[in-house]
Amino acid sequence: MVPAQSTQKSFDVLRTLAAHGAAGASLAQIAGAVALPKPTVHRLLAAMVQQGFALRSATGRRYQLGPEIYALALKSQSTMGLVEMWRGALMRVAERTGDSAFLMVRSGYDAVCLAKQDGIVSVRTLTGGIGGRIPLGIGPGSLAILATLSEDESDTILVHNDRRLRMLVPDLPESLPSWVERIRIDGFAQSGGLFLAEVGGVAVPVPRHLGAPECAISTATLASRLDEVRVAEVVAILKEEIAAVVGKTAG
Amino acid sequence: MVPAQSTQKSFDVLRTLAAHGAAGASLAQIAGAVALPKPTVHRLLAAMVQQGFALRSATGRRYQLGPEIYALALKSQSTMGLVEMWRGALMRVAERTGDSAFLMVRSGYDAVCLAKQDGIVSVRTLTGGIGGRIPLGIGPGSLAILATLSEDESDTILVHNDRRLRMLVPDLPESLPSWVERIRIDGFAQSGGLFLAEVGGVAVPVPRHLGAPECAISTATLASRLDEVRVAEVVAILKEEIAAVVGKTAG
DNA sequence: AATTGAATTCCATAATATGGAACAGTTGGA
DNA sequence: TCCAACTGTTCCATATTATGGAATTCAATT
Repeated sequence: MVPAQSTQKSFDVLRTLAAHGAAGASLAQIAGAVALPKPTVHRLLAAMVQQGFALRSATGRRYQLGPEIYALALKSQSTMGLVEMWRGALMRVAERTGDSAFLMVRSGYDAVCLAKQDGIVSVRTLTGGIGGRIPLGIGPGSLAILATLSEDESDTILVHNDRRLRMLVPDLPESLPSWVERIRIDGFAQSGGLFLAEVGGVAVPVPRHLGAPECAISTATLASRLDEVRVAEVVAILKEEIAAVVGKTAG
Repeated sequence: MVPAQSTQKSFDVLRTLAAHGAAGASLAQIAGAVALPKPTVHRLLAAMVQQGFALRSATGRRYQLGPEIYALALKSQSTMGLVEMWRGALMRVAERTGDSAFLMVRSGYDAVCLAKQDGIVSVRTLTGGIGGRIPLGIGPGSLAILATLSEDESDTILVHNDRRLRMLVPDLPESLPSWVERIRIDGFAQSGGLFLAEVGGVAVPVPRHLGAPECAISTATLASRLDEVRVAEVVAILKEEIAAVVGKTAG
């Protein structure tokens, strides 16, 4: 049994609002996105507007995220600390590799991009920049995060995400779990060119850290730049920069 | 009847987590703060952790805000835009008055501080800096926001907040509604020295703007600096800077 | 004025949340 | 090492809340 279902529904609505950004979304769009009947979503939105978690446009026909989310985030010191902690590493990675560097962190069943630093080249990625998200299971950062989890946990997540992943990538390989296992052994993940053919990237998981959410540092660049030799180079750089940050923190 | 009650409960829990910041809060503390039995809160927290809205410490005995909140906030373009829009005005107000300047915005039944710019003096305020909040009904910024609302709406809010306000200020005057009405006429609010005797401030409401949440610009300084003449000066500066921003936007 | 599509309200029903009580796990003191 | 006190966790019969199909209202478009 899934607990707190109505809570989950509100959270889904929030994510839908976030996905629609500045343009906002209509009641019908939101209801469609979260697969719930309109009256139900209407009720949830009413409560969310009242609480400041959602805003309605003057016409009343579009909803977007309300100020409460932002206000709470300002108090989210652990996450802001994480971003702060990795900013320098991202800058150095971008500098040294010339590619874009990302801080990816697990949030529920997704990986989200908390920070990004462009290098010389900037490519359109799966995740789509700061605040972007992708189900755990596809993309190098996302796979690297799975590799930081126990086998049990990552398998559970992959099962849970199966439907969503297949929506994004129809010909998803069956062997994702063993792929993740491979990453645990190798210590890095590499994009399989499954989704965007021209774009490639690598990621290195950040060693689990007391209480902090699971995260990874990843890069994205043109696939053509990423031959075997270069992958090894970039991975080495990532490992170096991660070690520097972890060492500094652990003291 | 209040709709979506369980949703509201999760939101209350989120706010409690935010209030406890980096130190986090225990299950018992949270349950106490939201006035719900432990099993109920436990269930909500479990769901929130799973979804990334909350984090548990390694020991499992402390909860804090999860990365999801931050990730959503990164997509909260309307609010980030608001902060962006007013940053310059805050800087000029702080510069010209020497006091601290605040962007306060309505979020549900509270006023929250989205941005702050210190002047020469920095005083401890009711709200407590960026991300801080206070129930609508006390403090100049908060009162100014009420004045942007219809009389009906502000009265409803005052009734709703009555208990919370009396907790903060035992000798709350009965005449708050007429006080708000006064602010509507005068075009500014002034701290009544109700709460922190040594601290004073003024606020000017921002004219209602299509779809944007209700907000106000306020200042805080030592009460001793705030005689009648000075209040008029500061109010004039606030009105000027607000007009400049509104003109630029509407223009 | 008529038509379409969206938003909103209603309310009997179904499903979920509730929370007291019992249990388990942890901490700190003797 | 054991015990006491406290915090967190699980259980489950009950009560409360959410649900969503259908009907209605509202707004925009032709």
